[in-house]
Amino acid sequence: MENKQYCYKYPHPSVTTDCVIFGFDGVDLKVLLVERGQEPYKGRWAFPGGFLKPEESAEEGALRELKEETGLENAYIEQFHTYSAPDRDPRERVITIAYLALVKIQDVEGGDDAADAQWFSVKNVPQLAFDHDLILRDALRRLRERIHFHPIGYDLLPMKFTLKELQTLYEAILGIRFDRRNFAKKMLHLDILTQLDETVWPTPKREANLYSFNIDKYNELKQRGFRLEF
Amino acid sequence: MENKQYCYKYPHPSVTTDCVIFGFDGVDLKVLLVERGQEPYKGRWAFPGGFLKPEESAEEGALRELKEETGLENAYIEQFHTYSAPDRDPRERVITIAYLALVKIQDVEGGDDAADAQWFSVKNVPQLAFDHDLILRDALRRLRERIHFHPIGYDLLPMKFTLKELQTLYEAILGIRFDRRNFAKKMLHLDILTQLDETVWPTPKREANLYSFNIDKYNELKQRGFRLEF
DNA sequence: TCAAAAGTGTTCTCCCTACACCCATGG
DNA sequence: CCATGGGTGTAGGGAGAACACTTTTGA
Repeated sequence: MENKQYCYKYPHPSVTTDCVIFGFDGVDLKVLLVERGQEPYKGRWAFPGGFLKPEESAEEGALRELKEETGLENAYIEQFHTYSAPDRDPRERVITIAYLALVKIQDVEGGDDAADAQWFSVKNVPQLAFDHDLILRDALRRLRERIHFHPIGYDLLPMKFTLKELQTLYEAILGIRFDRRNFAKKMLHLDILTQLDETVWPTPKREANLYSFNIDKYNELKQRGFRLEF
Repeated sequence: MENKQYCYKYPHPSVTTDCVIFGFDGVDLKVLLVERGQEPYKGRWAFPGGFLKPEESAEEGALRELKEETGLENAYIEQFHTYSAPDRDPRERVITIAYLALVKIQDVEGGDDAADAQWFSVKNVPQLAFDHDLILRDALRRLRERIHFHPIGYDLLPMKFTLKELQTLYEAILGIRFDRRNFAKKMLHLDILTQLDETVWPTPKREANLYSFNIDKYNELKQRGFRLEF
């Protein structure tokens, strides 16, 4: 049997999905990269991704990639751009549909058996393979735009968290600092947080209230959108 | 020579670009559709689009489609989503990279020699071919989101226009009504409009000032973005 | 003289911002 | 008793929303 059995009248590009997977470790916004084991760009880091299967949509492909790399099935993903420069892959024409994913990093680290995968702080990402430097910039821009209209945090934080953790997440994503008191006021006015009875001792100095998201209000706001000034 | 000469080891999808072309006639937001001349969906209306050529990027393909359909070369285009459901085209697997374009409708009508193309008010679009109903909804949502962060109008309005025309454009896109005085204040404060010496008589009642965009400030704002509350 | 369209100004309110004070703990 | 971190309150400013008055013309 012929090795190349799928034939077309006109040239068809390969189509892949790539996943820019973001996580938050309590301090930095992180992104999951895999090291390429073969040419081209052998040894360089890149986003997890792969060819789209004939029977799956791009979103299903992205979810499949995400599961293969992190073991997670229910993470938030969002398509943000499709990259189609004819020479973006030196081997053949490859078009990639890029997704960003938000995951709870602590849910990944346990089941992470992909030895070649590693979390990098977004402030300290090496030069990437292909056009993935561009893809990362676009993913970050999309994430930062998103934060102005939609609540964020549910997909990136543990179930219970302190206001300080939430603020640190916002600061890590936007790269700016907020006034502690004004940030708390703003978040509490959004009415998507539930103050728990529990507390923790993030430092030995003083205990801090724990919060969780009021998921109904959270999703309502996520649907309807809102406007957040920063 | 073999009819199907491009062969691959794995199945490759076809990739197309579709253009959701928006225009404004002074009253309604319009979208340009073409009537399909063949099956599938013969007789239904659809967005202009076509196969991506091997040597062009998706953006180049979208610009090519736009030029073929409208004659325009310098319109604003923006990629907004890629549609990849495996069965979205009954013939074979087709992935489409969708763009929205903003054009000055009066620049098109002269050179529009595509007899099968027609402008439809977005309030009155027939059922479309393929998944183009979904694509239109997404394009409109993107356009409405965009308006909150970036100035709009330069690509859709004539060079000279009245404040009322600008307001009607915003109202047509967002589907809501504004207070005339507050809208004018807001726009003038953005500092992207230049009041011309000319006036027109849009109605026999009273003359109205003409404005044009201060394109430097306009592009600066377009680059930097801003936040517009509505 | 009245209706319609366009230009301009004022007030009120809310939210964002900047900033200060209190409390509890470990050293 | 003091430094550190966390919780809460207050005064000022700016921008949006609601709203009214004036001018000009044709009927």
